[in-house]
Amino acid sequence: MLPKHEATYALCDVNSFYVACERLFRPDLIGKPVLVLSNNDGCAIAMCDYCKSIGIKMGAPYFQIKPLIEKHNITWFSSNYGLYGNISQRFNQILQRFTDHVAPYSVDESFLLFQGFEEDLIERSQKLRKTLLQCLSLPVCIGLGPTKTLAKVANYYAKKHKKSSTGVVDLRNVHHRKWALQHLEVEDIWGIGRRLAQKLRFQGISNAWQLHNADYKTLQRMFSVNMERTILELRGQPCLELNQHPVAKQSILNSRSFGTPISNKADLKEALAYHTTRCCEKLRQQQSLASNIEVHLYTKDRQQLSTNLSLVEPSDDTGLFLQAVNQGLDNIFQSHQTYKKAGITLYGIVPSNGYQSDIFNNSKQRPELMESLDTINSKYGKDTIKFGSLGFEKRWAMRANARSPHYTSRWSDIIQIK
DNA sequence: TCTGGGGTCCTAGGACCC
DNA sequence: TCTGGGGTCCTAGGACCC
Repeated sequence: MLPKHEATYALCDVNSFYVACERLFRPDLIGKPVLVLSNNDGCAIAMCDYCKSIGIKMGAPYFQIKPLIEKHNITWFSSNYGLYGNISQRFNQILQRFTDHVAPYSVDESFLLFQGFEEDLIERSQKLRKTLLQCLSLPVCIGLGPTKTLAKVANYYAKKHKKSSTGVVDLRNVHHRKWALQHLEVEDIWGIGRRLAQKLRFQGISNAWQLHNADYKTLQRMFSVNMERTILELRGQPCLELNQHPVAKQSILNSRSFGTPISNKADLKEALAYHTTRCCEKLRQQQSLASNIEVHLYTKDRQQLSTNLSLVEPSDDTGLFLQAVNQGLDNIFQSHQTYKKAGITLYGIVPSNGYQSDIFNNSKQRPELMESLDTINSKYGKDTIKFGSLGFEKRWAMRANARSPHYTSRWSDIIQIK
């Protein structure tokens, strides 16, 4: 019997999230095979169970699986991140009805902390599943445990045995936990990737129970403090906090492969202006300023060219960054090359409130202009107002041959009922 | 021909300082 | 001519996550 007010972590994870989002507005696809491709329609990143069952692997390139897609009459989509982000927000709003402590972890999963509830937590989790299914048609699995790592383990089993587990697995009980850890391969533990798993196996540790029993001080010296934390968490000792309030990012990156490789400098300039615009939007959204910007180009023969520029003082003004980027492009552009991808990273990030601007710095910051830009674009759609250097032709744009409409973020795409 | 994009954290090693 | 030890900061690279 557990003490009634013991804190319990839950990991709530949507099954095939992108597929669920696509089906939400296409009920005709419920029960039919659906697959979602990465940016540029490059490879498979989400699929329903049927697609998995016929042997399509996560990350498989489109051209390889095309015959299977056609043979099995699979409906496929280009990724529509605007839609997925929007559904993700609604998902978290519903989670907040069930506890005050919700920490989004990624677009399709969140950690919850249950503390002080009289109600049985398995029942509470089942109610949560039912609500998500009713309100958003999102099927989820939930794992319960005394630490985040154990909640992850529980979730792994809930997903693996969707039918018999009825979507919720509880690992608060130490006996259940022992069995679960004994049957979990070491690389299936959260935080242990391929490389670490290989090294652990070399040490004779091949399942989670063996890691649970290992000497954490020794492994901390051999690997890192993260390994020590993982071991303690497997033992039920919390080392990782909930992180309810997302902290400002320390670097902001935007990059894309081109639909077709380009060698024209003007096209590169446009693409970089686009990425700069997106980065600065994210920067302002988290109320930060950045002082450094890195421009990267990737050539067709996999060379990476990059250059790093500093502003006179931290800023969030898209115009100032655009000037720096143009100079950066001049520094690294090679006219004989063909490029397949370009990107921008901002760093040297500080909070915008309380930043003391240098009164002798005469570079023009225009906070009012940026604010108006953001307000108008959030109301009327991305790039309604934009800097001229973004251009109009987008010869560099990525492939997205089967993107679903922007059902939740574009007036013209709202579903009409006749 | 065609294989994504966006992050975090940790460690080792070099530069530099006292 | 000889030359210790401790500390900080920065960066690159590796590992992980989704």
